[in-house]
Amino acid sequence: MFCEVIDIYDRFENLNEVKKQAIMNAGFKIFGEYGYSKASIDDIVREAGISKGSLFYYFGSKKNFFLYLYEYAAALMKQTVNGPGEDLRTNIMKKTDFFDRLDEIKKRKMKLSSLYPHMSGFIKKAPFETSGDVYKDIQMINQRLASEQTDNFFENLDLYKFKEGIDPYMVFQLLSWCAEGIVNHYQREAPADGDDVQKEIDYDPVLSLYDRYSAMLRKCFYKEEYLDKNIDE
Amino acid sequence: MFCEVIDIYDRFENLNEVKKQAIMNAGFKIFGEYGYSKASIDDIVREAGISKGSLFYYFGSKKNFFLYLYEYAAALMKQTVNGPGEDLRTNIMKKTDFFDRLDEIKKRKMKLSSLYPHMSGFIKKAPFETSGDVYKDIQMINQRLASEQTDNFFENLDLYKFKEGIDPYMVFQLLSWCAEGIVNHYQREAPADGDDVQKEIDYDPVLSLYDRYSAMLRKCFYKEEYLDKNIDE
DNA sequence: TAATATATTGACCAATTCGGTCAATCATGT
DNA sequence: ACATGATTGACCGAATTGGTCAATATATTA
Repeated sequence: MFCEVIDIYDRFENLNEVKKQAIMNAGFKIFGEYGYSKASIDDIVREAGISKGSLFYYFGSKKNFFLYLYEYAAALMKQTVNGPGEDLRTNIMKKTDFFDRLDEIKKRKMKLSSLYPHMSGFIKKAPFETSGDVYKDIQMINQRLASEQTDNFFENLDLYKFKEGIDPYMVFQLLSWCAEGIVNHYQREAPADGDDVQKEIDYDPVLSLYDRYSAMLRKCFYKEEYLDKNIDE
Repeated sequence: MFCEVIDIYDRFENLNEVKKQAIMNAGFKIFGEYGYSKASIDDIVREAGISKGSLFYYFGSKKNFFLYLYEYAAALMKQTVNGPGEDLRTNIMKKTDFFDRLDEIKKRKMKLSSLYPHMSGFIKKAPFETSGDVYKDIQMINQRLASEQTDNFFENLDLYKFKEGIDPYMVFQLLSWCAEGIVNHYQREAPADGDDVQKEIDYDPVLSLYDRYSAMLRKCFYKEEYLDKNIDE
């Protein structure tokens, strides 16, 4: 029961993946850059390379499209952190080393932002959208998302490895800002969308740069006796 | 000669400081949030608490106002980094300790962003403005600013204090992201503009939080022998 | 106080842009 | 040839745009 209620957006979801991603990325980009009220459908369809009629054919209204993107991004974000990793066995909460666990999360998020380059910008703004058109809906979604929130990062972590006087939460913050800064940096590098080929940022340099920062902090913040980990540089 | 050419904006500059700041902050906020083309004059004057006629009386056009803000912000930013400090004797380039010099710069910038909370967001976006209306002007200003650029941070710095294998440039980046993150965090805290009192963020907690991060990094990245500095926590 | 000059306002303007519609076309499989 | 659904972009009324200006409020000078 109540199963087919979800699929109001069949028309969109039956499209091929490249087209879907192009449309969603266009939405993430324009909504993320200008916010709901200032983002125009014309901008979005131009960016996505489709006609205005199509977008309304898929979603019916600007509001529906925005909310669809928000739900989608939130779900994908949650799954990225909580779900299994690439080899389907990596459960993040099984890792009890601070850096191992944090690196895994950051890397997953960074990979995600290579597939949807403007999604992180979108989900950072969307929850605070004030436009009367979507305000209440956003709040309801936020409430549901908050209630679904389960495990926190610091649960069951080997914090004794840190030197005296090092606050793990500060290290957590530092590496969060770091990951964000790196992604932003590489996204500015990527020039205008050439021709038709999706100019994807290859995230290898992104990940390895993050690794350098993470390794630097681990080396200096951990007690000597816990530095037996492989150092590949 | 050519002296009074500058003062086209007498009408604005003769206003009292509070009003000027309110108007500029409104511009920084709206332009910074939406970009030139999507920022509307109506939004700005509503935010500033003045009438639309006044703004055109001061600046003549949207374009003029935008460019005025950009020039002002760039000049203020430059002066903040290069100029003397609060006690008029602190020349940044005289400090040869990495953290001393960096902390001084970051603190100055953080204080500035308590006076103009949305200026940093504005100057981050403005140089890349693509709107045809202001594109060429922005580029010209950028060119001039680049040519005026003089001293770089790493000149004449005691980098030997760092432990082997620590890249000072990475530390520089890390603390830049850190300062930015802290300011962003405290700016979200500040709620809607209550009544008429300018809700200024008191930057003491901001600065002291930055200090904690800076101190943590210094303690772990410097060789033991250079840690004789006072540790106030 | 009266007179002059300047500051400030918001209703108003033409032009553009907005979200949304829809008849017409295209694509595909039968 | 036919039918079905996908796609388009010209088009709509409504809202918003940057900018104007006659009217009013305030400050300055006499």
